[in-house]
Amino acid sequence: MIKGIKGVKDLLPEEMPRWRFIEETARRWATGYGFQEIRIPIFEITTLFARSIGASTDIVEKEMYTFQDRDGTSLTLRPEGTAGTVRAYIEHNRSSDPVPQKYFYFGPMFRHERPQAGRLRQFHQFGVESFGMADPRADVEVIALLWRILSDLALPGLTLEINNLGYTSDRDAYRPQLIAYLRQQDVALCGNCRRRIETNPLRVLDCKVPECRAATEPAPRLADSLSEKARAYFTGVLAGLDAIGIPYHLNHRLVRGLDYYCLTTFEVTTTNLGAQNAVGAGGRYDGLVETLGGPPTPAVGFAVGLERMAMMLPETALASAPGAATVYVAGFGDRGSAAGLSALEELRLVGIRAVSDFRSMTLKAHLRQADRLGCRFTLIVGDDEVTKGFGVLRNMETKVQCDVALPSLSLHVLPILRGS
RNA sequence: GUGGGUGUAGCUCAGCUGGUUAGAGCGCCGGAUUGUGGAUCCGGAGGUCGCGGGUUCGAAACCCGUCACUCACCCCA
Repeated sequence: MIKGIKGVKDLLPEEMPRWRFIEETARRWATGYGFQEIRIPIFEITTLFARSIGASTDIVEKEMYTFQDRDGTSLTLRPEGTAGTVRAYIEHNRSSDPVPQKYFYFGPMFRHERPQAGRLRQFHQFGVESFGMADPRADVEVIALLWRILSDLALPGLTLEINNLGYTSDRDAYRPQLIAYLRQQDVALCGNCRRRIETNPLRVLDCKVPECRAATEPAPRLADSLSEKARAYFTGVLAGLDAIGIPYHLNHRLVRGLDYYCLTTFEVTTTNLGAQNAVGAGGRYDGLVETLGGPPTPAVGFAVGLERMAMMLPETALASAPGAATVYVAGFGDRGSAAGLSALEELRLVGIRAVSDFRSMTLKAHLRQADRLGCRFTLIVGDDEVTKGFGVLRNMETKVQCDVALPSLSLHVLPILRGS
């Protein structure tokens, strides 16, 4: 038996109502906030991701699905959506359009990690990117959108954490202080963090190992090294969140795994997801567009994991299941089967949802199917009905039956369906 | 990449210290009702016991290997 790839899941029909509900909620809110949908490729030139996400990040170092095109070009299945969106923004000269550009997207992302609860190799994200506004209100807008979507879905146990990473120059000033401190604490840190002192010292602050947390508690704080401008910006963001009633927690340890973030970073976590507690996250990335060859363009965005939202979505949040097929056509016997097929098509042509089970040879079997499928009506067409020229339309709930002329069938069925 | 757990029917799972034809519930198909569904009763189909090797008179069970799934570390959505 050929099986699916590890960490890649099928979404079966039973799960679709929940997914549709999530997607429609996200799309509705995003549209309401003035974002426009964009669809970009799921694979790109490898260097796009290496340059934007950061060469020394885990994603680029060991999690990308990279392969060679036939001409030898290195291509990669996208591990996240921002890089491609920025590429498209630059490539189509979007910056020359007058208004701020705000996009949202849905789609699969790919990371070669060991699967576990809430973590897959192909997973799906909804994300937004807001280009062109270096104003705290743009950050607030994006965070508000994220919070409103998650709240509207009634996802339980949510916390919004937020931090200020400052400008690149702020981090450059801070990094030597932190490294100096971490070197003193060397022995108290886990092996991973000891390595990170050189590669990515800020990440040490975000380590979950208790010993590392304790060791870094007295460490110099990035907040103390921030420039006045960065502080003022962050104050503006927090004031905006306060003004529109978005609850947040400051977390000075919050460091995101992608290199392009600056100033505002945020993450929404939950207590209901097992070990993977992040539902969505994002931040400001003012330098990225320029890094990828575009004009200097401030930008801010976020992404949420659809699987993680789906896992948390309470059953009660789901609207009632979409209506089942309304008319079951029970055609049986030599002539009845043939007439049934015609009747089925005729109903469908006028927009009536109609189904049948072609295996069923007896009326009893047909009615059982109709019942199981939750059909409200069954059209009975056996040989007798064909002879008379009238089918029997049975209301499955009331058991009331009436004859309907088989020629011009839909004309007779439609009023009965409307009247029920 | 590193650990732990689990693999028996379509699904959820029994199966004792190894013992002869491997079970249940649900689901599926059919019958009771030769053209009228849901309930009930009766019957039926469906299994290389994850795979390979070993121990044994005998293995679903014990041993070794392997694969898959899963949870966790790491990291992240």
